[in-house]
Amino acid sequence: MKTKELIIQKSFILFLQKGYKEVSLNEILTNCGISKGAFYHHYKSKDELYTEVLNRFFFSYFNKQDVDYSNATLQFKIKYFINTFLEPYTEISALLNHNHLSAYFRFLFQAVNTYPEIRAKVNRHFYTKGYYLFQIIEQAKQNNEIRKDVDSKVIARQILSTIIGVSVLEGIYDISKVRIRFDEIVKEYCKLLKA
Amino acid sequence: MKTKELIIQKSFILFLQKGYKEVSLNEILTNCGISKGAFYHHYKSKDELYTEVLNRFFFSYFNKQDVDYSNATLQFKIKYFINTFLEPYTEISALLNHNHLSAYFRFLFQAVNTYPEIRAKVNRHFYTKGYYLFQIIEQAKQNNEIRKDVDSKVIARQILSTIIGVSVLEGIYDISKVRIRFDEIVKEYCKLLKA
DNA sequence: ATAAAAACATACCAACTGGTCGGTTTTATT
DNA sequence: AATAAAACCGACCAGTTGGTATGTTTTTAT
Repeated sequence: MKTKELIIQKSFILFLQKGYKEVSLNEILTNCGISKGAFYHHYKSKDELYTEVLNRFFFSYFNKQDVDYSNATLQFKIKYFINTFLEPYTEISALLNHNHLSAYFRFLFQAVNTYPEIRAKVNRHFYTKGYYLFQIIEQAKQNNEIRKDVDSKVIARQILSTIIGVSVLEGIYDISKVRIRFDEIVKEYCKLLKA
Repeated sequence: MKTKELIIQKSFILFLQKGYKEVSLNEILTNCGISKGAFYHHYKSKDELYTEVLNRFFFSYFNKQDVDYSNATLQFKIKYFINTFLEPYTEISALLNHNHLSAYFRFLFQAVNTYPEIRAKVNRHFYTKGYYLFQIIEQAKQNNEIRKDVDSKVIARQILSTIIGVSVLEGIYDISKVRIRFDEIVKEYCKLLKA
């Protein structure tokens, strides 16, 4: 692997494990088996590396497009939606060899807190996700799949909140529970929504 | 204010704003207007201070007992439950002069990530909260307030997840939206649950 | 083969880190 | 007033921090 790529990969793991300030340059160097000269040949500063790591990994998970499953059931669509949410979780827990997600959340909130643009991006991302959910609920209404006396916007927002909530609530301790909880809740929630 | 109390108060704000490692001892000292000698007279180390801060503030929000409102409606009980959740949010956003909660979440996940006991405590806390919700849902079932063909455990878990999810989803950007979203969702959700 | 550039190594730097220590001032007790 | 203890000060410490400067090796292009 090219040195620059090696640095960004290894440092991503370190930043995930310990947070930006807690990871020293020397730690990155020994982890990559390179010298300071090599590092500063590729990156201007530790800070530049950090922003590159964020741009590369942080948003890679955010760019996955939602697929159009117009003729599937609502339950199926929601489950598929959740799957795109779960992907990064499994990737990251494999990377860290953890069975929880709290390191990932720390990383995420550290980034959000450090750069206002990232906070804005995260916000926009969730807004888009919410809008997608709104659409599939409106569709389900039109198909007489679910009752019509509910506010699609609010329902969409609750589903999104639930997904994030479960991720935090269960993910903080045991990632294997996340999917189980999702399945239970989606099943029960669709029962409530049924026409 | 006594010096020891001053230190813990000021450093709490600093840790919230920037995270443990990002706050230097000198920063704490100048913020308190004291000398190094004074600091080390009261605390053995920066680390000891940090754990004291966590014990004092982090869990103060977690110790609020849920009240027994046996003869109130489910919607009222949930709203009251949410209120106890919101209290720390308003306190902290006032303390930081922020209209968002991402600093608080960073602080929380940093703590969870640093000390395994804290992760366990947080987990236990949420479990207790979930059990309380389970109970009020069972009550509502017995009062014929809500339909009986739903799994109380799952519903309880969804409500808790939703609350956490909304806190993250809206709180990350605009804390004033949190309460509004809660009200919308609770109203709609209770409609779905109605017998 | 040669020149140019990219990649890398290492000694070094000032600034800062958390922490120590001997001494001084303030407070409380008798 | 005398004494002891608590509170506080600030110079100092060794180690670490991110970053630089200079030189060497390797790769690439001609």
